[in-house]
Amino acid sequence: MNQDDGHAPESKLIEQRLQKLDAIRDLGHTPYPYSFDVTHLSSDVIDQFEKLEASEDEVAVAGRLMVTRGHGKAAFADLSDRKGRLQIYIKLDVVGADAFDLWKLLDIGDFIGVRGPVFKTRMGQISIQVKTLELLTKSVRPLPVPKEEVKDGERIVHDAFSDKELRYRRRYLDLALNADVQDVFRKRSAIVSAVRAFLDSRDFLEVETPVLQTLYGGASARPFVTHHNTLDMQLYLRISDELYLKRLIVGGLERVYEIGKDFRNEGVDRTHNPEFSMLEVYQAYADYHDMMDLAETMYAEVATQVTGSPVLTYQGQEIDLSPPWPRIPMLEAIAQYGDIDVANASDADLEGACKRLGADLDPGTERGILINELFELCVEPKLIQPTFITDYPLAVSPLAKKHRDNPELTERFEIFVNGWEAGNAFSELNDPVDQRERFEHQMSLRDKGDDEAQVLDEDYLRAMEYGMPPTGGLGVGIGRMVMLMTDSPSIRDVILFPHMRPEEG
RNA sequence: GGGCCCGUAGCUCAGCGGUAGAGCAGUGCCCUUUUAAGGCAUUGGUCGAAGGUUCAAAUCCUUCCGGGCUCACCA
Repeated sequence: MNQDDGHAPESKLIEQRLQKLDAIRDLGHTPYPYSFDVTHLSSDVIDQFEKLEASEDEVAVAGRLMVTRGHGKAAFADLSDRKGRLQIYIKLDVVGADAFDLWKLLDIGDFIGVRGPVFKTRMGQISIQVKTLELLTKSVRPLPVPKEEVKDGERIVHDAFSDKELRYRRRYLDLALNADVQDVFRKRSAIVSAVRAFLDSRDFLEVETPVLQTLYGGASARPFVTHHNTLDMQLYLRISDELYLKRLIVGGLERVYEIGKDFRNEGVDRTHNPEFSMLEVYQAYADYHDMMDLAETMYAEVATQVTGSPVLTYQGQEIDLSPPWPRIPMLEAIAQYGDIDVANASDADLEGACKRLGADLDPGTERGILINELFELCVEPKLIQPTFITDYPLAVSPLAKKHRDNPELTERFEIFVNGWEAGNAFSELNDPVDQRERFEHQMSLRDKGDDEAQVLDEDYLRAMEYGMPPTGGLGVGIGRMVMLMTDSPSIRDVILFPHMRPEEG
């Protein structure tokens, strides 16, 4: 939709603007100059107004023309820069005839630079009295600018640019026209910076590991497959960083983390995008208890730094990230929320319970998977406040160490907030013999048709054979963290360019 | 993949059986402190696509394309 075929009405608007471009050149102006020396941002002018007015110093401000209010031989306009909006006032007497002729050829969406002293209008509006005007970029495609008014200090937007598809596809417009969208992505950046600062201050080393991998692993998911031409070989886009980061622990780096993209060839919904940012942290000589301490402290500190408080409101629901968070073993959680005594239930009982809750299971599904299924059905959606669920069944945790008190469980936890899985961690399995058995079991599942079962990685096993110290590992989805801290209902709202089907189907 | 809903001018929307309308943007004229500036005039649409029903379809039916929400699948 909205394709220009050269005859669409939009192209008439573009044609008009291209004609103005010629007219601007005829007046001797360059519509696409190279730079402009900005002395002040819009917010500087407002913050330092008293001083600037008293000194009568000229300021130079650049920005995008968002709205104009013409008055014959004068005009008001609002300029938008990265810090906000500022009114400018252009008067024929002051700018001169040449500049005013240029002004008349400008459109909403053009970038301009202005210089002049600041003043307040009769209505008390801080403005720049434009003495010189420069066109910095001519916009030839009409910008769908909404109308704004300020009433009782509140900014009211009329006819906002709200088509969700267009907002995601043309994110540049969304950013240019919807101020709160810029705020979300500034916050995302602040969150990632805060995470880095938190880990750096604890002597973790940030590293980068391969995205293109000959084998994929570290999670249960289907990968994207690609091909290397010169080597003529199949490669996968990573589904996690885990197996490479643990090789670095073998190498003695002891504390490492990576923030990067993972790719999973799965469905797309409110909390899933095919490529997404993941934080993984590995700490030698630590176990999953230590990783719980680290995770809750990190979440609370990052939230406090970015939003001012560890207590957030997400979609009307208050969420308190202050540590300590409850740590509930999975079987206890199922007893508590689902009222099912797993320890004294037969496999058939568990299968029956899952089916009653709507699960679609293959016959003969192993017990550990049934327990995990039961947990996801009856507990997960109820975990709104941050909670650690600990001690996962062995069957669903092929990279986690067996629980020190119960060999059918692992020392693994996941973080749940708002009913989502927000993190995953374990005491990392470093026994190479046990690890090989787990991989082999995964491969047998794969042979039975489970295309998400993990793949045996011989080099990873070799690394484990050389020896990895006891290690705690933690993975945290950055997108979900950002959703929570920016009160965004969809992961698409925190990804600048979320996955969309191509235009023209 | 299932269910519900949507796709009409550049943007935001109304029209829901008699062959298209508003506001904003655009264009022209007036206006040298306005702020959703204002006044007068005006351009602009094969109503997502293709079939069908009908004397007549933006409007009803079918299919397709794209999207939103939701359930399922999925970390």
